[in-house]
Amino acid sequence: MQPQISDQILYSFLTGGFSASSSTTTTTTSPFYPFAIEEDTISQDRALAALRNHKEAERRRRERINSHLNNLRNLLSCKSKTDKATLLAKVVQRVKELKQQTLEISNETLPSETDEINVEDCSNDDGRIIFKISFCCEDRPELLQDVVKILKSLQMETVYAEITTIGGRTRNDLVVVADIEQHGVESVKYLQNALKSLLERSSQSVVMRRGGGGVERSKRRRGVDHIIMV
Amino acid sequence: MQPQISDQILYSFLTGGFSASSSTTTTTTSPFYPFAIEEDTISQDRALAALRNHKEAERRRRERINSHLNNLRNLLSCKSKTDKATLLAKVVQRVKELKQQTLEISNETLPSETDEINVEDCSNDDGRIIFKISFCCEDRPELLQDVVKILKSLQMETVYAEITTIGGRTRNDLVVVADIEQHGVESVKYLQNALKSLLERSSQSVVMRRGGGGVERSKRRRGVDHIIMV
DNA sequence: TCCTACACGTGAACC
DNA sequence: TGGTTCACGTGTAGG
Repeated sequence: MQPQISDQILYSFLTGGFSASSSTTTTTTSPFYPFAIEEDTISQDRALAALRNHKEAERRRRERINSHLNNLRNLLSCKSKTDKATLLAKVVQRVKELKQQTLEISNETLPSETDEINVEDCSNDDGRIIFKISFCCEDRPELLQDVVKILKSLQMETVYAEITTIGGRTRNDLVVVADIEQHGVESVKYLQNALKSLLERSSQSVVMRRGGGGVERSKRRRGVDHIIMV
Repeated sequence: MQPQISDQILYSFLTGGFSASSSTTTTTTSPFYPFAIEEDTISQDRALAALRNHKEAERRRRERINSHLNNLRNLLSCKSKTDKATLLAKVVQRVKELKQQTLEISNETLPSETDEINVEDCSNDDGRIIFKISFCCEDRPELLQDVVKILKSLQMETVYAEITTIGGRTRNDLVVVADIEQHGVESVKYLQNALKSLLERSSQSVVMRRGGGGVERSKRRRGVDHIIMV
């Protein structure tokens, strides 16, 4: 049932016993012993040395691991008393959070591959209508002016705008406000339709540019432009 | 030097030996033994049970820790072979990176408490001057219009703008371009001076508002506005 | 007294 | 073979 115990005892007698009489003395006091015994002491000596190496290597390994754990304790500003399992659980949670965070930042700021329009009514009841507009499309120089024209024609004021352009595509997040007297529930539809035609114009201009036309603007299509305006 | 070895042997004989004859049988076969011996077997029984509990608790603890480590392996998409120390080192590095990242995001997007202006010449040699403008100041409704006026008067075009407003303070990051023919090295100075007077106007308007004047705009001072425009 | 968490030394498996 | 990593059971300290 527990065979390792007897082995362990035997082993302890063998190594532990000889360890008590010090491995350095065995070789110096052994010349008068028969050859077989001397060989034994030598092999035991080696085994003992191996065991000592093993022991110390294992200690170093533990130290390495624990030092990393302490680093994590500091990074998460945990008390030094928090036990390993709980600490690691917190680390797992933290890494998940941070990964999620950066993922969200990417999703919320980078243009999507497909054209998209989203208009959300975020009005509160203070007499103003608030729309959060978000759309992704091919970039073109006149895009912003066209957006401004649309909003002006609808008598909407931009209070926040975030525009990110990368690889020829652009993402625009706008917050616009309007007086409630000049707008009804149908304003969202107007806005969406206007933006839809805007995006179609962008697509067409891309087709034209890629078909054969000018190569100008190619410089602006490198890297990331990220612009915020009120 | 190694006192624990002899103890260990003794302990192994005591617990291991009796464990071989099964703890369940000792109580049933012991009624004919003297009282003292029976008490011994009972206490040994208990010690044995304690040892078993201890052993299993330790196993559960190891499982808990290792399960968290495996979670981390998956989160960092490490191979299952990566050893604990290396894995933890990578975790430490990753957490540091992510912390740094979020810190930078905060520093680069949130308005500072003090008014600041920074104009950086990022021109490349393609016939256009490029300025990266960044300034933090008190927010006011006309601020953007004033900025636009300044840039227009200097015949500069905004190609990127990122504006974040929180707690009544605003941070503006702009990238503006201008033709090299219309501008010399002194343009930076013009720009800086114009922005400086802009910020002074913002400060004055705040003093006025806070002194006694209108309470309007108080709603806009809650939460975060983050706007990007091209 | 029991429970919990840790460090330790050791056997085993893998290069 | 030696070096390295892991799991295991145990001793031990603190609650």
